Amino acid sequence: MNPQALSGPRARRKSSPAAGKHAAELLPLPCTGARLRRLTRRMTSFYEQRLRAVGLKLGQYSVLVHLDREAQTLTHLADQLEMDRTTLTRGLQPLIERGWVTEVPGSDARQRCFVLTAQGERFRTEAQHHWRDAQLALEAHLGRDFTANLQAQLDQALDRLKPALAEDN
Amino acid sequence: MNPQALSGPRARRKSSPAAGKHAAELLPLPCTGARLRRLTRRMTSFYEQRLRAVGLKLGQYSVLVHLDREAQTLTHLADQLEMDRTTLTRGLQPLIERGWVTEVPGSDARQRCFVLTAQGERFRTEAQHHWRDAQLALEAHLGRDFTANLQAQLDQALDRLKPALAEDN
DNA sequence: TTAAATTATGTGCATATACACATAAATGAG
DNA sequence: CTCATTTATGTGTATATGCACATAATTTAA
Repeated sequence: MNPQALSGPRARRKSSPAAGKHAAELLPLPCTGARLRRLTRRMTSFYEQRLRAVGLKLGQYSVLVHLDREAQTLTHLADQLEMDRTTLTRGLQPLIERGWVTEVPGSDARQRCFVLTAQGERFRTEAQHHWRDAQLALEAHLGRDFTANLQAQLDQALDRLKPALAEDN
Repeated sequence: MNPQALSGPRARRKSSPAAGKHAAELLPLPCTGARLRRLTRRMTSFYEQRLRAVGLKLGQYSVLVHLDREAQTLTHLADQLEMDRTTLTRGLQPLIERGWVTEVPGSDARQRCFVLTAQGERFRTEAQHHWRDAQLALEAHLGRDFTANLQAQLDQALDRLKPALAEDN
């Protein structure tokens, strides 16, 4: 096994006689980022099993839910979704092609403004039913309280991680 | 705001007089998957700020740490990393091109077996220092206990989510 | 007003993710 | 041995992710 293997319980060097007394507090946990990514893969897969009925990826669903009949600029949407602007640029394409979203002119010629079409609005409602099934299935599977706790942890982590990126940039 | 907006506190319809008494337990939480993905984006960014010094993405680092001087097949590696086999196929390419990983012949002509090169081993050690800095910075930023708790939650979620996917497939 | 700075966006690139489909090698049944 | 099955893998396609760089429109400073 590798020293910093990412799975399994805490990897602890077998205590050598001369090992410093302060070692414990310096040893890092296993890679939090890797676990998070791993869980995200599984979780995404869980939702997408249910969203497949409406031909949506989870990311597309998220975008759809943030859209409206009110025009929103690309950057505004990206901020709401907290995703990279350029990711969203490309992510909107399939939604536009399928007729759920359309571009409308804005006051500022630089901006691209997007709205949900009437068809898109109907579709979003349908998609929400499937999302809801997925979410409830997840809560049933993990346990409602567990899920709520997990959410709370994720939210706290999001809170604490936001300033970090803003600060030292 | 959209009914199922993914951010902010629990969206609760303003209680209309005739609203059913059982509504509470049927309302799903906000989208757990979306939050997880959001946190993953930020967390990945956090690590990659530190890994940039060695030119690694977090995913590449994860792969590197699971490699060895002992040959491992693609599928075995994918299982260890719990990632899609085809994702790993492409993810190994840059590591091979940079001379950190090499393919060795296996007994079974179908298999592709991979090992860390000597150079790769040295590099992995260097990369681990940077990963360690990132991990400790994360723990310092989120709080050590908070991070440990988060890990525990993630691990539990991984545990509970694994059977689900195995079962109904 | 005009040039500089800012803002909103696009594009190229590299990677990550996973499904559907295709193929080759090994295995097992007969 | 031979054919069906299983196993290990690759490729095509679609999406997700974000950095670096480029451009156009707006705003601001002089």
